[in-house]
Amino acid sequence: METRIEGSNPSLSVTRVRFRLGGPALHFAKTANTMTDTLRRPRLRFAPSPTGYLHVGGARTALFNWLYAKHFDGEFLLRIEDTDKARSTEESTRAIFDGLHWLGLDWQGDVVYQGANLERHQRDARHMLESGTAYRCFCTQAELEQRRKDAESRKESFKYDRRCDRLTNEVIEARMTAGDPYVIRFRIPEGTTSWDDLVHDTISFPNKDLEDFVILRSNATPIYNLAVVSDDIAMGITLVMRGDDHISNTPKQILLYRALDADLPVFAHLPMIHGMDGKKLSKRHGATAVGDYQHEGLLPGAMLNFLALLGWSPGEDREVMTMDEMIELFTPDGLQRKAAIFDPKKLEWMNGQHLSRVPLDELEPRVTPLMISAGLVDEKTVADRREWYMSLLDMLRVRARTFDDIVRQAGPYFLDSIDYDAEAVAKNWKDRDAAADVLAATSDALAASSAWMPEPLEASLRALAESRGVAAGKIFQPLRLALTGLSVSPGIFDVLIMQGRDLALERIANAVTWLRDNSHSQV
RNA sequence: GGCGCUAUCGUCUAGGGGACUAGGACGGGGCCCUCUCAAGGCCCAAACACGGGUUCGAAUCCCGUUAGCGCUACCA
Repeated sequence: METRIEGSNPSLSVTRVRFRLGGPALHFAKTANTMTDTLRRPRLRFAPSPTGYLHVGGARTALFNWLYAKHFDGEFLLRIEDTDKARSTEESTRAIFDGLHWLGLDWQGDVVYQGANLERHQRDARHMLESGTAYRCFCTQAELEQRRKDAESRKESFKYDRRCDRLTNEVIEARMTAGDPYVIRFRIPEGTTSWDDLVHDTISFPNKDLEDFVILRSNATPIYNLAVVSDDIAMGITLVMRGDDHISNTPKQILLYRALDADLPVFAHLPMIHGMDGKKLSKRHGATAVGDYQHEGLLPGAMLNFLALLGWSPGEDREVMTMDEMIELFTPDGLQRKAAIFDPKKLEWMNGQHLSRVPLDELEPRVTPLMISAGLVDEKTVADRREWYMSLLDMLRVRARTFDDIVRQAGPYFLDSIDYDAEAVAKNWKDRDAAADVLAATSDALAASSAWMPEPLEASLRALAESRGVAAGKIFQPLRLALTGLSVSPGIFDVLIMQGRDLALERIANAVTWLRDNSHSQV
């Protein structure tokens, strides 16, 4: 970006012709043929380049392609664009698979590796050479660079001047025999290139603003636009849905489709996702890799739901949705043109929503590994006390926004001993002797309760509070601290029940001992 | 620089000429519930970028300006 050369290239102009046609049905009528075909059996693909992690923006693009395919009963394919060998890595490819798997964005058929299609790319380039829609260019990169600089110094914009298109056959033959390196350039025809974008309506580019771009490098490898078009044709892609940073590539690609005598797909250009400062989402905005969220313990359904709402709206103020609901509701009408800003706060809220709604059976297998690695449980405990364990999760998830919150809150129900939070002690056990006294009385009341059930336990404690002439909270808060070591927890009787009589009474006894031992070190 | 895309509360958005004193959600503030914290319920603050048109009437249509972003390679 910093190395951008001012005025170094031809400008591409887009003239947007807006026309809107009533509701959804008519919306598709404007390009009847391609559109109805697309609606019938759309074939879409997600085509990331393996040069980093699966980015949330990429995940959103994949999601929209996937949703579209599902909604319209089509196919969703995956292609890894690994033609840039210098930047592509296997780890990145791995990360893309992992991210997609985690999100549940499954694709059909085998993964297509673009690098494996080299021969076809070359064949297509050669075909264009033979049909006269492309030509050999012997200009070197250094020469081109020089001309660009010259143009810049004259404050002119640079566009390749087609000088090699005027070479005679004799010269071409001679230079080839001499072994001079050359690239293949596509010859931009006269006219205007336009298409009906699924999200932007009609976009059209005067061809004069396009440059005779390179399609095959001097080392005979394809340039992005050729590789994409060649592969999309070969894969039978009928709807190309991608980021709107590709809008300016689209006219070139359309010209390539024509030169290769192939049917055009429908194009849909999705808005970008930016960080809170309005700039392109990057590392400094915090977690941007899908894997980061996976490891933070987010629910994939929440991530997907949140991402879906960035650039798409189902209408009717719908927000929290399951995958099936999103598939049902997903149509291009709700697609947005404006770039969206990634708000981590809302993601967190969304996760909390999903956390309290997903079936427990779905939640449990995701949380348990974290519980185990936190040293709280082992698989045997989970299996032996499954019913108890599930209701504990159910109790904790209400006030959690992430899995980590659940794990953090789960300690008091498993650990042998607990630490007392200093702030909570200062607040609820301010007077140590009095606290010890209250807890001892509380313990007796609890122990004497007719049954270890919420109602009788509550009755006992409220009676205790009344007999001592204090508010119930004056009993509950010190007890909460004794039981959990914290000043916040689920309802105190739920805690009592989940811990069970023995553990609860032991906790209280430990607290009394602690208070007596520490009675001199008062605040 | 050139070309393009975009423009409704801080953020995600509803809105398709009169139903707009512009609706919902996140975040913020307040209240209720209440044993704490969440969750939940209720309430408040908060936006049509600006300027011209078209029209009886414009957030909605057109033009311009401004701003943000994108592209501008033998990267993808």
